[in-house]
This record gives sequence, C-alpha cells and structure tokens, in this order.
Amino acid sequence: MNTENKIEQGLRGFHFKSVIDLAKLSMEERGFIQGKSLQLKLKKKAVLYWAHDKPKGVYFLKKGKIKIEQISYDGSVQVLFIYCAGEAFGFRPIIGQELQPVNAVALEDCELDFLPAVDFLALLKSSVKLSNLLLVGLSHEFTVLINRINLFAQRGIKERLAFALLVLNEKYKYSNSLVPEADIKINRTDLANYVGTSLETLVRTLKYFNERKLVRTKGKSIFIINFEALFILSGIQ
Amino acid sequence: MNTENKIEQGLRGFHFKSVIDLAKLSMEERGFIQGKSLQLKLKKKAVLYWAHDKPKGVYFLKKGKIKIEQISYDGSVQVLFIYCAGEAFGFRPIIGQELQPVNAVALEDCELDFLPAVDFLALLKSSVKLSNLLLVGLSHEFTVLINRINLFAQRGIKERLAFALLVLNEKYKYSNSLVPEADIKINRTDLANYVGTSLETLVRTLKYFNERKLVRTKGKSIFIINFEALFILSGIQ
DNA sequence: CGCCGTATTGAGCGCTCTCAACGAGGGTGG
DNA sequence: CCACCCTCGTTGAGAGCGCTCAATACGGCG
Repeated sequence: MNTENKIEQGLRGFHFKSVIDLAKLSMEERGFIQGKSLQLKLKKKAVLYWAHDKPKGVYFLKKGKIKIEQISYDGSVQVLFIYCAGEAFGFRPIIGQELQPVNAVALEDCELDFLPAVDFLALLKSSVKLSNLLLVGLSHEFTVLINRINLFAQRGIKERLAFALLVLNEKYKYSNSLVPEADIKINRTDLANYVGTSLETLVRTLKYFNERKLVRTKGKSIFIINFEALFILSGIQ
Repeated sequence: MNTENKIEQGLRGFHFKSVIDLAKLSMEERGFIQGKSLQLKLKKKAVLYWAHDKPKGVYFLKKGKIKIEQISYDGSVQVLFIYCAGEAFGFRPIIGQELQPVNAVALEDCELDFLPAVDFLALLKSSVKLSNLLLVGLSHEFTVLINRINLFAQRGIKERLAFALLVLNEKYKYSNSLVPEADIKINRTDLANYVGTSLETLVRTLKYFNERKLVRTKGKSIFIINFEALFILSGIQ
C-alpha cells in the first residue's frame, strides 16, 4: 500500500464527509429536495445560523466553505468542523428536536440549497433509504467524535496540528487542482481555534513544521510537503 | 427553578443515557429481545470486548457498571463513558459496519443480556419505532460529543473534573439510596483517565476541591457537597 | 505482621498560555 | 500613486499549569 492510501486509511476513523450523500439517494428523492429547496448566497464571514437558534432546515453546500464553531461563555472559540462543497449539514438538531448547538459561518463566499425542516422531515418519514443512510452515517460519526475526544484529551499541540492539517488537506484537496498537496487557505485564528490552541502557539508550531520541511507556508496558504512525517507525528495509529 | 433542576437542565447537553430505552419499545419488541438474548455475568475487571474486535451483538446492562475506554499506541488510556444498569451499548459499530473502536471493561461485577448482532439487525429492520429511536438518540449524542470535545479542547483540569463529578453523580445516583449525593465509588486511575489527566494531578485537584468543601472523600468514595459551586466551576453554561 | 496495590505528597521541568511589541500586507481615501 | 490605517501574522519574554519521576503513606488481605 502506498503512503497516500495508508494515510487515507488511517484518517478514516478521524473525519467524515457529510452523512447525507445525494448520490446515494434515488432520482425521485433528489427531485423532491430540488423542488422544495431555496437558493442561498452568503458573503464571506456571513453567519448562516447562531447557536440557540431554532433549526430552520437542512443546508446543501454547493460552493464555498462553512465553519461550524462553538463559543464559550468566556469568549473562547472552538472550530469543530469545516464543511465544503457537496456536504449537507444542519439536520441533526432537527432530528434530535433541539436548538442549534453551534454557529455556522461562511469562510468564503458560498452558495447553498436550503431545504426547510418540515420538508426534510417529510422526506425522512417517507424514505427508508434516507433513514438508513442517516443511521449508518451517524453511527460512524460517533466513532469519529470519540477518536477526536481522545485526540484533544491526550495529545499535545504538535500532534493535534499535524492531524488537523491532514484532515484539512482532505477538505481542501481537488477544489482547485488534482495534486494531493492541497492549498489550505485558512487564517491563523481559525486554524488555532480548530486545533484548540492560542494563535501564538499555533504560529510557533507552524514555524516549527516549516523549519523541518513538513509543510510550506505562503501567505495564508499552507501546503503539506511530508505527509508521512505528519501522519506519524499525529500519532493517530 | 431550584438548584438541582438547574444543574440537571445544564447537564442535559453534556451527557446521555442509553439511546435504546427498553421502556419506549412495545411489549412485542421487548419480548423478541428477551427471547433472543443470552444472560452473561462478568467479574470486576473482566473485559467484555476489545477494540478491533468484530462487534458480536448488543449488551443490555442489568446490574453493575461498565467502562468504555480507548488505549493509544503509547499506552495512554482515555475512559470515554461509564454505563450503568438500564443502559444498552455495543450497537453503533454493528450499524456502522465497523470494528469496535473501544474496549468495554467491567468496573464492578455485572449482569447483562446479550442480543446477537444478527437478531438486533433483524429487529432494527422490522421496527420503525426502534429505527426512529436510534436516529433521535444518535442526533442528540452528536450534540453531547461536540460539547465534550469543546470541554477537552478549551478547559483546564479543575473545570473538567468538576464536570466529570457532576456527570458521575448522575450515573451513581439512586443506585443505593434516594439522596442526590451519590456515592461515587471509582478508583483514582479510572477517574484520572476519564478526566484526561495524570493520576497525580487528579489527586491534587480532588484535594483542592476537598479543602474548599466542594466534595468529601472517604476511601475510594467521593461525595459532592456543593453542587452549585461545582456547576459554576465547570463553566459549561 | 508483612506484602502488594493504590493513594498521596514533593520537586522540578517543559509545554502552552498571556501580555506586549513589532512587522507585513491589503484596502481606502486623499 | 502614495500615505495611512487597520487587520492579520510573527516574535519575544515571563508566568503558570500540568506532567514526570521519585519517595512515602495507607489499607486490605494473606
């Protein structure tokens, strides 16, 4: 097995693509979603929804990137996920009948389809296929989140950043080119909040990686040079 | 609203009882489970299953406590959950078609019902009610796990221990008596691994709580004295 | 009574945080 | 086009939290 596959394999338990994969639904179901959806456009930095909002519906991201973050009473911010084109989100609190636990903010200019909650629930009720898709997906996500708790509870900054970069590389891959080295274009504060550290410590750790030729930085962009070394460093095996 | 309710309310987004609540299933479904189940007994410290095992079935815990833990390549241990009587577990990797991501170990002598995977899947296929129960439950758990990631990523040991004790109090409550102050009987190493810290730091933090009359310790047992102070300290609001 | 596993205490170090200053780069208005 | 400003990124210094290693105390059991 080559390095690229080995890493993809290793990451499997540690991140997930959206649970609702449109490609796995029937033509009819896709048509229903299309018909009931509204088109939305968001400017960079625009807020799609806030924590404690009542969930309004499901969002299918067609273009751009959305960060999902949680802000504590003391102002500290944790970036939990970054969704990219092709992913759907916002449905879990609808199913669980709770309020949004997180904020959703556009990292770039975005285009999305919005399916109102009532239509989503109608679809879910009528489609055993969707229901099963969700069940399987959520079960897998459970594993991923457990692994992530472990990561945060047990690992230092270097390991967490190495891991974060590998996941972000998957997220940013192929959005512009076909090479495995994605152009990870993210500002330092968001990255720090994703890794769960301070801005300064993030910058220093990134510099450390840079000096050791694990990554290369250019402006906001980060390119991974040595995947295998990062993978080993992340210690997720 | 009194303090006890306020705390229970506040904890809602941060822990969960088992997703499969037998009380919510029909008589027929419960009968099916009864009929297909095997009775198991486990001695304290016995291992029910290991990470990387193929999941064999679903476990309904009738008596005792089970810890769910993950061990890293370097030997560090993270205790993720503690299940107590009335809870069911082990079904997620069956649904998600993956290997067990964790170990399950008896904290005390245990009695459980074991429903083989094939029977569980048959039941799931036939019961829309169970399927919905799982969907709602897993969606809620998603929120809980997100909140927990935040806790580990952003909070110090004092806050995490305060939180852990409140959750464990819920878990150990009413197992022997009717007072809200549960007898949290857990060894220091397991508690340290649950909080995500070293044994020594855990002991010191516990001593700090003790000196400030937040908790009272007696042998292995921990009793919470000042719920509200712990709740505020945990900073989960 | 002695032994073994568990709990507690002590000392010292290293990682990560905070506070503070400085630099770079992009956008705006003159 | 340039000067300025504002935001973001980088670097430095020092403090504190939490870890490791090591020694000591405790408690149940043979």
